[in-house]
Amino acid sequence: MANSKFTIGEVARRAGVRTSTLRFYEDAGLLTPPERVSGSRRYDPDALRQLRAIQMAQDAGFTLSEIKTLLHGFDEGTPASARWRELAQRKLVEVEQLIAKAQGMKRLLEAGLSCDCLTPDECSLLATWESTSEGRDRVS
Amino acid sequence: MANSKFTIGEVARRAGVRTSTLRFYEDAGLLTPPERVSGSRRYDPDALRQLRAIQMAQDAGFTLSEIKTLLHGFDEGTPASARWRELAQRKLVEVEQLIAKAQGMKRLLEAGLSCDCLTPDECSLLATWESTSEGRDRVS
DNA sequence: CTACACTTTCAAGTGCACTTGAAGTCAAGG
DNA sequence: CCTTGACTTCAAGTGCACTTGAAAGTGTAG
Repeated sequence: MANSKFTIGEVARRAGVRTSTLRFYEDAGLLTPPERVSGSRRYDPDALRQLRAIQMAQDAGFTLSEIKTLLHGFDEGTPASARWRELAQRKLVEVEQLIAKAQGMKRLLEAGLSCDCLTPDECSLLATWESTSEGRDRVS
Repeated sequence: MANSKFTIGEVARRAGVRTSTLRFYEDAGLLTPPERVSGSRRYDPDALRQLRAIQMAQDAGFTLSEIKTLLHGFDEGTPASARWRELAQRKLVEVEQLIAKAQGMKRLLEAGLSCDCLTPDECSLLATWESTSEGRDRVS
């Protein structure tokens, strides 16, 4: 029954991360510092949910510092939900650009695979690419 | 008419990169060291095409060291085209995974934007995400 | 008692793709 | 002659997300 608290190792195992990652997240202010039992961290199940939220946000493309802002960036006047929507909107645009770029990569690779002339530098791909992609800008 | 050679600054401007990037690429073995005129680099137009090839490969998702391998990884027994195809095949898989992941991010963000409960930690999104995404593995 | 697994801290290292800074060289223009 | 601007080298710094290592402490089993 019990209140079931976990050691850092257990949390790490359950979440599929390393213990060092958990300490790192704590230092970074992403994870609320857990209770201590003679020095050692004792996490309660909430920490697991907290961690999953972080992972979800990461999967959604947020950086750790953005996630930190999302988690407790209240103290800045704007309500949390407004911050979240704003960040999410910007991320959505970025993600859409990423998808477009990745699809470009895919086309390029497929084209390259059905062509033998990449090595000699002189290839129709270069022309194609120059006309479509044009500008220099790294997305991810 | 002339043979039109460019200084590092001109090449940088034309290619939309910094001069430091060009020196970095040269050090990294991606760009063949150009002619020198009293110390200064003089690039011929080929360098520009070489650079565009690098940029294209980067756009296709290759890392600089992979590009280096592609450019002159001949000296290893396997013919260049075989190496290229092998790398391209692997990259294609990676790119497809990236697209899938990015589309996941997009869905997640869109879901988040049409929902008010992310901040309170308790959100249906968490459940949805857990069932769909499941495992922990960073793609890009 | 001792071995062992697990924990703690803090500093430094990793990989990628560059960027920045310091200190110096060189040709052209006023 | 002197400044200006573009060039040179080399070392170190940046940002992200962690990881690794050293040295020490804790708790349980045999």
